[in-house]
Amino acid sequence: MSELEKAYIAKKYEDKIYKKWEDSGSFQPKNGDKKAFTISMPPPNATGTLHLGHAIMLAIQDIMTRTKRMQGHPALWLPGTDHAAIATQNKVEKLLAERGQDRHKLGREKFLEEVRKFVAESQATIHNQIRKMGSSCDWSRERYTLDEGLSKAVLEVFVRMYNDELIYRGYRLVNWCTRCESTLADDEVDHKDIGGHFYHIKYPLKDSEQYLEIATTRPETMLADTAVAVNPKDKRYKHLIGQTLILPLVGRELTIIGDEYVDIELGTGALKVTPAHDPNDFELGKKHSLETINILNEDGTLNENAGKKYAGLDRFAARKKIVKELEEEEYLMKVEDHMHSVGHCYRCSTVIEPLVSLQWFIDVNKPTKDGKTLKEKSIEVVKDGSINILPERFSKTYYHWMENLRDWCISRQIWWGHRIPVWYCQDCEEIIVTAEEPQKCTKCGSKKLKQDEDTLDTWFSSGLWTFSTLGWPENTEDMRRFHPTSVMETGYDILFFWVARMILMTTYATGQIPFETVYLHGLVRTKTGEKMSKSKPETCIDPLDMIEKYGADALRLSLIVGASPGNDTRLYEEKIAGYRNFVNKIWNSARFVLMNIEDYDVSLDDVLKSDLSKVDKWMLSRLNETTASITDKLNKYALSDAGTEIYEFFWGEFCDWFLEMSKVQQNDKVLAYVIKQILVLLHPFVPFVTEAIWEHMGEKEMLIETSWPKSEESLKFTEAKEEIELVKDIISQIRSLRAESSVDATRKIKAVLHAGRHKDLLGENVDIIKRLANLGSLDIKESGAKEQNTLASVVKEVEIFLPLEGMIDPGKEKQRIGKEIENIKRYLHIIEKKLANENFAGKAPEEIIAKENNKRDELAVQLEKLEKQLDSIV
RNA sequence: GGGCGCUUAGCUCAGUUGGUUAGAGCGACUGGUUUACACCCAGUAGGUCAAAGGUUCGACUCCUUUAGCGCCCACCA
Repeated sequence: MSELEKAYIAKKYEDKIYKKWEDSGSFQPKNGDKKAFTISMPPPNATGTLHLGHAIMLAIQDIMTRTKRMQGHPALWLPGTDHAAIATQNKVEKLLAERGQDRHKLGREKFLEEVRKFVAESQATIHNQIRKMGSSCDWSRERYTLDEGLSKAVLEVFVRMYNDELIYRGYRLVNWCTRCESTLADDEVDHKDIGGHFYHIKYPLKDSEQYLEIATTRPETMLADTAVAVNPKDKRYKHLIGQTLILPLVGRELTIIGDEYVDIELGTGALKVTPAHDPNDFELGKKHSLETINILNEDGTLNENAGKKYAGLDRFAARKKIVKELEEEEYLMKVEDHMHSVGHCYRCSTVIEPLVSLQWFIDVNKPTKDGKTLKEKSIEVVKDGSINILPERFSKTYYHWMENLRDWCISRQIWWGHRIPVWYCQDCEEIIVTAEEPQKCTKCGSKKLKQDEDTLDTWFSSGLWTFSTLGWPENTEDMRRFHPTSVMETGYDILFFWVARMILMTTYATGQIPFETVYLHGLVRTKTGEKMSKSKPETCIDPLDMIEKYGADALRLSLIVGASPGNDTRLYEEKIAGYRNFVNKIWNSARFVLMNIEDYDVSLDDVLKSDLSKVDKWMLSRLNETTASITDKLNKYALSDAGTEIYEFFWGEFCDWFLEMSKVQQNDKVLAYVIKQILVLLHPFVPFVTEAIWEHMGEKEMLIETSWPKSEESLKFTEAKEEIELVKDIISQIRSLRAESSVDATRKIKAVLHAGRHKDLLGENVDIIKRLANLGSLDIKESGAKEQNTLASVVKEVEIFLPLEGMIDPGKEKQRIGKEIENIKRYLHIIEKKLANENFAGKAPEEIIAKENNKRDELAVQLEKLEKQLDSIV
C-alpha cells in the first residue's frame, strides 16, 4: 500500500468521491423505524455564486445530516434555491443596464425571459458549488421556489388566507423604494443614522404678521402638508388651535389642530402634518379627517400634486429648490445639523419614501379559527418549547420582534415572483381570488378579467419552504415522514426575515411547527473582525479558492471548530492551512497503518479475544470514552466541541502516543479497530479524506453508510488506563529533563527508575519507554540507594535518575530540584489550607474533598522523595 | 431610547450546571534525517481571565456597577 502519496491531495479525491456518494443513492433517506431527521436547506438566492455564509451553513448541516444518517435515522437534507424576487430582479436590471437596456423597454414577458436565463445559469453554478463542499443532500428532491409544486402551495395559502380574511387589500402607509419601484416590508428597511439638517420654516398666520416656526428634516414634503399640529397643553400655541396658516410657496390654507401626540420639547413644538408621506402624520390625518395629498411618483420624482414648478423633479432636487426658494422669500429661519435615522432599501440602499398606497396585507392581529392571532400562535410555539432556538437568547429577540409585528405588506410591484392570484372584473368590479385562472367573472359572467399586476413578497414563498418542498398541499408520503423538520440551520441575520415568517406561515397552513430546533450560526468575518466584502479582496475569502488550495475538509473544519452558535467567527488563510495539516495528518496516520496491516475486517470480539497489552487497553478505553463524549456533543449540536475533541484525541493521543507505542509493540486487531472507529467519528467533519482512506482499506461498504459506534462496557479498562497514563508521564518527564538540561537530543542515554509498586508495569513497557524517551538502556528497580551524578526527578511515586557522568553541575541541579520542590510546596500549601478550612470540610461535596486529599498525599510523597534527592547531591 | 453580545497568552479562540497551580492552534524560542507525516516530532517561554465591588468554604464561571468594542430593534417631526 506504500503507493499512497506522502501528502494527501484533496483535489485528486474529492470530486470522484462525491460522485460515488451521489451515484450510490446514499444521500437519499433510507427506510427505517427510527425517527426521521430532516433539514430543509436554506435555499441560496439564485443570483450568483456561493460565499462563506453558504459554506458555513453547508458545513454545519452536512455534519448534522451525516451524523444522523450514520446513527441509523432516515436522514433527509433537502436542497433548493430561492428565486429571491427583488434581489434577482435588481441583479438582472444591472446586467441589462450594462447593455443599455431596461425592463420597461423590454416589457414584462421579455424581461422575465432574461431573468429565467440568468437564474438557470446561476443555479448550475450553485449546484456545483454545493457539491464542492461535500454536502450530502438529496438532489432527487431538489426544489426551487418557483417550481410548479411550490407555486401551487403559494397560491393555495394565499387563497386560504384570503378566505379566512387574514389577507386584505387596503390603503396604508407603506415603505416605498423609488429605485425598485416597489413596496418593502417593515423589516426590509435598513435604518441608518445620517447627518442631515433641521430646516426651520416660517408658516405665516392668515391675515396676520405672526407666524409659526416649523422644523422639518424633509422640507419638500411641505408641498403635501394638510395641517399643522400643536399640543393643546403647550402654552405657547394653545390659543392658535383652530386658526389658519398659509403654506409658504404654495399658498394653501392649513388649519392648526391640537393633538397630544405632538411633543412639546421636540423641534419647535409645532408639527407640519403630511398624511401621505409620514407614518405618524398618516395616523393624525385619519384621526382628524385630513386630506391626503400624494406628491410622489413611483420613481421618486414629484408629481402634479406638488405643483407645476416642482412636478418631474427628483425628490432631492426638489428639496434643494424648495430650500433655495424659502430662503429667497425669507421663509427659512435657520438650518441646523441634525443626525437622524433614515430608512434605506435592504437590497439597493436607496432612501425609502413612506407613502400611502393600495396594497395587500396579512393581518397578524386578527383571531384565526382557533381564536388566536397569527402573532399569538407564532409566539406560543416557541414559548411552550415546541420550537427550541439555539442559542437560547435569540428567543427573546424573536418575541420582541413578533410582539411588535405590524400587518405584513406582501404585494410587490416588481415582475419577478409569484403573481398575486387576484383578478378584477372590468365590468362589475368583482374581486376574484382563486388558485386557478378564472375564465369569467363569478358574479356577472364577464370575460373581461384583469389579473393583479403585483407579485408576492419573496418571503411569502420561502415562508412555506419546509412543507411546500415536501409536496403540500397534497398529503404526500414525504410530508408525513419528514414534517415537521428537525433542524432549521441558518444565520441569525435572517431570524426575522425568514425563520419568523416560516413559523407564522407554517403554523397557519399546516397546523404543525415547521421545525423543532433552530440553530443560528454567526457571520464569517475577516481576521480583524470586519465584514468580508468583495471590494477588499485581500481579506475576502472565496470558498472555492480555498477548496482548490486546501481541500473542502480543511475549509469545513476551519468554519466549524471554534465557532459557537450565534457568535461570529473569523476566518483567515492560516487557519485553513492549519486544518489542512490536520487532514494531512489523518492521511499519514492511515498510510502508516496501511503499510503495517493487511486485514481490516475486525470485530469487537476479535479485539477482545486478542492478547491485549495495557497500552491496547488504555487506547481502547480512551477511544470508548471519546466516542461517548463526541456522540453526546453531536446530539446536542455542540459541533465545535465535538470537533475539538476528536481533533485532540486523534492527534494528541492516537498519533503522538499510540502509534508511536505501536512501533514497539503492535496489536494488529486493536490498531485496525481503533483507526477505523476514528475514521467513523471523523467522517461527519472531514468526509472526503476519511472516505478516501476507507476505500484504500478495501472496505466494501462506503464510510458514509457505516453505522455510528456505541460506547461498549467491555472496552472500559480503568486500571490499565491509569497505568499507561503514568508511563506517559514518566516518558514526558524524562524528555523534559533531557531538553532542559541540554542533553543532545540524539544521544541514547541511560536511565534508572525506582518504581516501587509499579515495577512490573514499567518492566512490561520497558521498550516503549526506551524508544519514546530515546534511551540506550533502562534499569528498573523497586527501590535503592540514591543514584549519584544524575538528573533526578519524581513522577507520582516513581523516581527518575538520568546518570550523566561529567555533565552534571551539582549547583545547577540543586537549583533545579529546589525550584521543583518550591513549586510543589506552594501547591501543597494551597491544598492544605483548603482542607484545614472547617467550612470547606463541612460544605464541599465529599467527592471534591476526597480528590483534594488524594492530591495532597501524592504531593507529599513526591515532595519527600525530591527532598531526599536534593540532600543526596554533593 | 430600548435590548443583546464580546473583552482570557503577541494573534485567533476553548473553558458545559462555580471545585485546574487557567487550555488549544498559530506565532516566538531551543533542539531533532527516529518503521507515517517538516503539512512532522520533542521541549520552553508567555496570562493579576477588561476594572471595581459583592455572594460563596471556593469565582474565568453567579450578582451589581463602570469602561471599551460590536450587533439588533425603534414611525425622535
